Amino acid sequence: MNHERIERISELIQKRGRISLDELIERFPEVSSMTLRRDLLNLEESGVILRVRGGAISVRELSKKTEELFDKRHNQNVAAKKIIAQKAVKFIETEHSVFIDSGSTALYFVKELPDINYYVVTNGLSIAMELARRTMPSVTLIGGVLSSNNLATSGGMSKLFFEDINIDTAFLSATAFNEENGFSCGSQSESEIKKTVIAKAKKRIMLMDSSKVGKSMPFTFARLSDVDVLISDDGFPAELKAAAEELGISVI
Amino acid sequence: MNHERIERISELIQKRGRISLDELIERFPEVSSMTLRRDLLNLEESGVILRVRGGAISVRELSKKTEELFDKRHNQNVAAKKIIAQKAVKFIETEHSVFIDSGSTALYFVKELPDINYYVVTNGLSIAMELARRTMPSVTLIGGVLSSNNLATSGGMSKLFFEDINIDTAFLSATAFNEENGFSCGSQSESEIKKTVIAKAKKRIMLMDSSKVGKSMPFTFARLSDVDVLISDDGFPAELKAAAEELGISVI
DNA sequence: ACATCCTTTGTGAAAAATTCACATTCTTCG
DNA sequence: CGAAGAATGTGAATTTTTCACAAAGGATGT
Repeated sequence: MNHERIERISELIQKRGRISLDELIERFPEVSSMTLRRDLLNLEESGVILRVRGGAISVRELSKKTEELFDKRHNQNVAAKKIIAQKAVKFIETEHSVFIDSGSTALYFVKELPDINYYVVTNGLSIAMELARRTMPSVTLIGGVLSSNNLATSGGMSKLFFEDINIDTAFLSATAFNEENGFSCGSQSESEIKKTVIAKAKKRIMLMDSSKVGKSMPFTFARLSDVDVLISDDGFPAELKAAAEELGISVI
Repeated sequence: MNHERIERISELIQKRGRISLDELIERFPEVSSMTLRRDLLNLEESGVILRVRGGAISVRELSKKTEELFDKRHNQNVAAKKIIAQKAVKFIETEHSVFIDSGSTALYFVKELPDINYYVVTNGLSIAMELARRTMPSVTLIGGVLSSNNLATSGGMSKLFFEDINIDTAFLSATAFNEENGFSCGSQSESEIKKTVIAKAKKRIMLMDSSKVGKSMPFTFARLSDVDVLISDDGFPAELKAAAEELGISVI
C-alpha cells in the first residue's frame, strides 16, 4: 500500500470536504480506479472519511454540517443575524479593547471577525470558545456564575471584574426592545453586566435583529439614548430608525 | 409525499445511527423500495442524514464519530483517564463546594459526575460547557485571560476571584510530576491558580494518569505533601505509592 | 359528480458504482 | 537469484442507484 498517495488523498479530502472518485482518477492517473477505491476503503476504516456513492466525504466536513443543523434548530433569523454580523465587523479596529456580549447574534459576529490584533472581553462561553481557535485576539473571560440557558457568566463576581478593565467598544445584544422599556433581557444579573459595560465603554454598539423589536423582557438595562450605534436588518421599523437618528444614534 | 413515514424513518435512523435499505424495505413493506429511496433522498436534502451505499447514516452519528476521533488524537491514555474519573467521583458530596481544574482528565471526570446538588468552581471552559448541560450543579467560572491551548482562564484577575470563594474539595490535575520538582505545569499563571486553590481547599485531590510520572514542566505548583488524595491508574509506580502513603496521602 | 391538474407512488429497464476473483507486477529479504 | 507476500490492475459479476414513464391518489374548481 502506497502510504504517500493515501496521505495525499486524505489531505485532499480534508481540504475540500468531499471528493468524487472521478476526480481522484483524474488527479492520480498513474494508478487504477480500483487502487483509489482501496485507498478510500482504507481511509474509511481508519475513520477519517466516509465513503458515499461516487466518492468520499470528510468526517470533519460532516461535523460542520451537524453544527449548521444545530444552529438552524436553535436560532431563528440566521440570515438577519449574519447580515448584522457583517455590518458590525467594520467597527473593529486593531489594538482596541472590545467587549462582546453573549448571545447568538454575537456568535455570528465573532465568526466574521478578522484575525487581527485586538483585545476581547466577553462573558459568553461560546464566544470565547470560538475566538480561542484564532491566533490573534487575546480573550479575557468575565468570571461568575454560569447560566446554562445562554452559556454566559454573570453575578456579583462579574461586576467586580470590570473595575480594572477598560473598554473602547462594546458590542451588545438585547433579548427585547420596545419604546417604553428600552432594551431588556431576561435575567437580573445579566442586565447588571450589560449596565456596567455600558457605563465603561467609550462606544456602544447594539446588535439586534428586527424580530426583537416591539417585545419586552423583565429587566431593562439601557434606553435608546444609551447606545451610539444600532445595527439591525432590513425589517427594522422606519419610525424607530427615525426616532433613533433624532437622538444622534447612527442606525445601520 | 407521506410526511409521517418520512418522520418515522428519520427517527429510526436517529435512534440506530445507521440503517440499510434492505431493512427499511422490511420495516415498510407497504411501500416500494423506490419510495423509500426517495424518502432518504429527501432526508438527505434536509441535512439530517447522509446516504451511503446500501442505506443511510445519521449525521449525528457521524459527529459522534468525529468527537471520538478528536479525542483519540488529542488525548493519550483515554482508558486510564476514565478509570481515574470513576474513582474520583466517589469523593463528590452534596452541598459541597468543589473546584475542578482544567485539563482532559478533569473532563472525563465531569462526564462521570452525578446530577446532584453541589457547587462547582472551575477555570476550564470545557468543564463548564459540559456541566452547563446538567440541571443540578451550579457552576462558577473563574474569569481571566483565556489561553487557547488548554481552554482555561488564568492571570491576575483570576486570583482576585478566589478571595470570596470557599472550596471544600479541589480536584487538581498536573501536566507532570517527578520527585525533585513535584507537580508542575506549563504556564506561570496556571500554576498561580493551582497554588491559590491548594491554599484555599480543605481537601486536595490530585487526578493524574501514570504517563505524567517522571516528567517535569517549568512551573511547580505543589509538592507531594500538598495533596491529600492521589488518584491514578494501574501504571502508577509502586515505590512512589509507598512514598506518598508514608506522607499520609491515600493513593487510589 | 366529474374533469383536470398536481403530487405521490410503482415498475422495470438502463446506467452507474462497487465488489470480487484472479492475474500481474513490484518489493523485500533470505 | 528466487520465493513469498504485498500492492496493483483487469474485466466480469453483482449490487445499487437512477431514470423515465405509467399508474394511482387527492385536491380543486366548475
